[in-house]
Amino acid sequence: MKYEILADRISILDKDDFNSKHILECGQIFRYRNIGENNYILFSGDKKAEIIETQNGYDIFSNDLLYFENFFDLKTDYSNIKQTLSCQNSTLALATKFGCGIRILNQAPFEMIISFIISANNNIKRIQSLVEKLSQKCGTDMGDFFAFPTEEQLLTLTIDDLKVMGMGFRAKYIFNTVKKLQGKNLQELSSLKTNELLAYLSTLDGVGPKVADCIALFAYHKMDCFPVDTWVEKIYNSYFATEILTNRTQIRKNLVGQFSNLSGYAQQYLFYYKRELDKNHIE
DNA sequence: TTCCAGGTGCATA
DNA sequence: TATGCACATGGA
Repeated sequence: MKYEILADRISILDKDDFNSKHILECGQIFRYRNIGENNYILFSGDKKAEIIETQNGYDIFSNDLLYFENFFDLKTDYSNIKQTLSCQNSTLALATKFGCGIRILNQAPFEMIISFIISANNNIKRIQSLVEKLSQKCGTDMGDFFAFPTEEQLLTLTIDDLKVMGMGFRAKYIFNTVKKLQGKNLQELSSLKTNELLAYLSTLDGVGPKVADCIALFAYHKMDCFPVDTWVEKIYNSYFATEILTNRTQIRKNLVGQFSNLSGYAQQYLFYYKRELDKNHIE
């Protein structure tokens, strides 16, 4: 994909492998705002970027362009990935066409851990609202937005504080996990193999197999992960199953078996495809 | 009113 | 190892 880094922006010269709506609304990121048409503001940790659609692509404005070059995974060739997936499976052919501009973001590990603990048995709209509340409650005031809280900032909250915010039964998970992560270098985990990483993440309160997969995928770019939630279970049984399965461990095993090191990509194209069809009441 | 949402932890057999 | 249940909340 063609792009260049200018003084004040990254200029994306492509609309096939980069689409702001697909990237932000496919469920991998919770802090963003639509500011009209295909233009968005998004936040990661204490950083902000604006995506503005241009005639031939998009401009990404930020005061940390290198961070967002990596964040948007700009060096990866997605056209090859889509091609490979399309050839493997007819549903993927439709899904990669539908969400052609999706890219798997490289997000901040701590933010992903807390956000996906909040995601358990919750809906995306509510997750977004809770993550925003958490940032406003104890994140650093950056002037025009609030940064996602640091470990130290979250340590100041009690379980009751989190419950009042609306975290419900997840309040104690967040509290316990933040305490456990105190002083932990989360970047170091990126050197672990996928299975080792998942094993460590699963020791955190509120992190089971599905949430661990999401963290490994969206914070550590582990593409041999296939998070299986209620939507993926529906997708599997609609398009992939030879027999109906409800055991998510088994569903994951089958899907990773099929898509191997492209699992993370496949999962996200399918997730976006199915949810948008459902939203628009299309079978 | 009931069901559902990017599930997890825990008790029980 | 596998199954069943409770858990907060708000929108459809």
